[in-house]
Amino acid sequence: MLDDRSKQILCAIVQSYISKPEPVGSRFVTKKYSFGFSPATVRNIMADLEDLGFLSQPHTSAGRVPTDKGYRFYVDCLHDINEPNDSNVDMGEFLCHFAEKLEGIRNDINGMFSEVTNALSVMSNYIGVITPPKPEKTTFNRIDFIRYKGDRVVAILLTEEGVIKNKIFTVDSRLTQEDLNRIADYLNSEYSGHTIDEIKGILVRKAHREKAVWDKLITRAIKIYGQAISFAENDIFVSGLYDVMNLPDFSDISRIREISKAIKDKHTILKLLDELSDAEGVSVVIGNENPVEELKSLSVVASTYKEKDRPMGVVALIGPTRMDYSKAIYMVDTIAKCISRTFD
Amino acid sequence: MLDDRSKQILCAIVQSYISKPEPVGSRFVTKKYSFGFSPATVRNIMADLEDLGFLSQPHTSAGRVPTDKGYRFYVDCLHDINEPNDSNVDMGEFLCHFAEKLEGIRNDINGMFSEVTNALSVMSNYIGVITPPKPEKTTFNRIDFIRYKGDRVVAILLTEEGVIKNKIFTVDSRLTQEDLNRIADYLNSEYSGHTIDEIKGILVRKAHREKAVWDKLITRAIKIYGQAISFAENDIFVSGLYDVMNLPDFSDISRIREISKAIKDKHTILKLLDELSDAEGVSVVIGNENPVEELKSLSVVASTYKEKDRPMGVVALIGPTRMDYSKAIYMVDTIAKCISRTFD
DNA sequence: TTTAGCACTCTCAGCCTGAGAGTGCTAATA
DNA sequence: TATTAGCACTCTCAGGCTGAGAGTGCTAAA
Repeated sequence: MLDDRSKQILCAIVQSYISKPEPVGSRFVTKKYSFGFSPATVRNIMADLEDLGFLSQPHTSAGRVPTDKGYRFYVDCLHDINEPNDSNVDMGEFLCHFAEKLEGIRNDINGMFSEVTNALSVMSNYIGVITPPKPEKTTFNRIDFIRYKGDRVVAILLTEEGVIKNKIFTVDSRLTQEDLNRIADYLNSEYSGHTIDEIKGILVRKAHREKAVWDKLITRAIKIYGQAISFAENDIFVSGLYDVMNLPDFSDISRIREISKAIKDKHTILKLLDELSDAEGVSVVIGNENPVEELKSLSVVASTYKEKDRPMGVVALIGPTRMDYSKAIYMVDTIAKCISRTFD
Repeated sequence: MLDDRSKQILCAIVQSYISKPEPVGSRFVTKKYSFGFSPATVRNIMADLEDLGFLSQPHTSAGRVPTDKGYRFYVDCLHDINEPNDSNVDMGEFLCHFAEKLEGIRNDINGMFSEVTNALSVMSNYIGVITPPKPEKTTFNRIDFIRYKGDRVVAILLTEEGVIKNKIFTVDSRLTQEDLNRIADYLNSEYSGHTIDEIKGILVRKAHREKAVWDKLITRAIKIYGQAISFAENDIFVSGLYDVMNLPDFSDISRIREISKAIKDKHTILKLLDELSDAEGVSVVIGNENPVEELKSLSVVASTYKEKDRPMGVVALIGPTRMDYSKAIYMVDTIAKCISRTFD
């Protein structure tokens, strides 16, 4: 749809603007990237690109700035090339180190997640995000119940992936520790290998089917298991609000307010990342492509991490639309793979 | 040290500046608070107060602004009066509601803590902080060990206060679940009621004393208990960075950067709050009184919450030095008492 | 000791200006 | 026909100037 020359010039403009946030003019393009056209020619092409919606002008006599559509075009080109550029090579070494570090804290999954978001944000100066595995995707390993202070019970749920969840709730005080053990034994022997959510369904169906021999154990198990797995909404790990403030894109206080509002209720981000969690490879969402209102002025680069090819959660970078997409894509991709590897 | 008239005027200026961040002039003081002096008299007094270091002038022909010393004087006066003022009465009702809500989530201590910081920051527009009970202050209730995936063990530690901690670590693979149970039984029957830290000391001493009959159980218990309680630094709960951005005091981007840097590494705040944790009642630290460099432009109002008169942790508000101290003190005090009550 | 009066100082918003950068259009050129 | 040189035009931005407004310090009178 775009001839070769326009394509070159558009990409040059986007690249230039990404590396320095100043409107880029025709003369600058001819000087910096010696294509062999004169500024006047470039001007004509730029005018065309503006008509097509790839560029815009802050005011009549300023240079051009990419629109979201312009960034989109650029990112799609990147996809074609996909060669590790210079800065990515620099990062490679760091990421190797990082992978080793992750291995070291494999046992502490929450620690690992905050380490990951930290590394993401420090290296990129954007906001690093990671969503932990969701209950419907995590595999039951075992559950235990411990009586605690009168009629309370602590449930400890372990998943295959290494997530530990605990919850305190109140039960019928006639239920003894032995009863609890029996229930736990039953659940552990019958259901390991299923996902947390599946088990609930199976239990309910089972109780239904065998209602002739309506088993007290199963009834109790259903009730207690239900209480034990009703956790608060999965928290997501976010880091880098401070780093992002140093970007020129957010030198304006109202933009900072906007962005902190967006990441304050993590629910919004979770919703967006959920939608991306089934995509293959790295997804890039640019500015107003974003379905969520609060994030329409930001871009998101995301990739899923997996356990044995089953997608578990999402790693992402959130930054301004004027983002170094090449770098961000490389980072998110590499780190998602690192995490997947530690799960095996 | 200050005569009655100066005292009145100083407090009036501080109050006025707290309610509206504009330098206050002599004419304004005489109009707003009808003391019966003329502006000229007030001017003389203000000049004296400036010499004494309670006030300062942004520039020659502006009104006066309180210095940290001025705020300190004001807060000390407040202490004398300590009558609930109008806005505090308004809050009273909210806080009652809040106390009920806390009761409802008593079982989920972490949930309770984030609820508390949230309420603090939303109501005050300052930053709400709470430090959870520290290991050396929490009382051991019981510990359990569960084998998990090969040679790993999950330790679940319950405290009297309702804190649940878990940790995965690796052990000698010859240690069976029965061995682990024996160790847990031993610890649970012997040591409930002591603090987490005490127990470690007791175990070590005991092993030493009985080295003739060097008991395998105790040796193992020491080793495993040590691994189980070596948690990462206690996290503190912080909330309200977004709310604080809407204050006129932080309309400047560099101040926002400063403040987010300060609360980014929670360690800094933890250090400060630790120092305040033994104080009786509400402590107020104003601006450069602050021992920590990063917080010298902020004020902290803090109070400890207790379990049966033993101080457990600290609730605090962090805000600009131009803080509504009266309100902040009232809030922090009330909420600390609420929390203490839920522990009984 | 307090107050009225007055000259003085400082900030701030508004206005203007010239330099600089970049454009769009037109006419000439390869 | 596609490209380019030239030129007038537009817009921003920093800098300087100005008058209004607010508040002070000092002095002399009450």
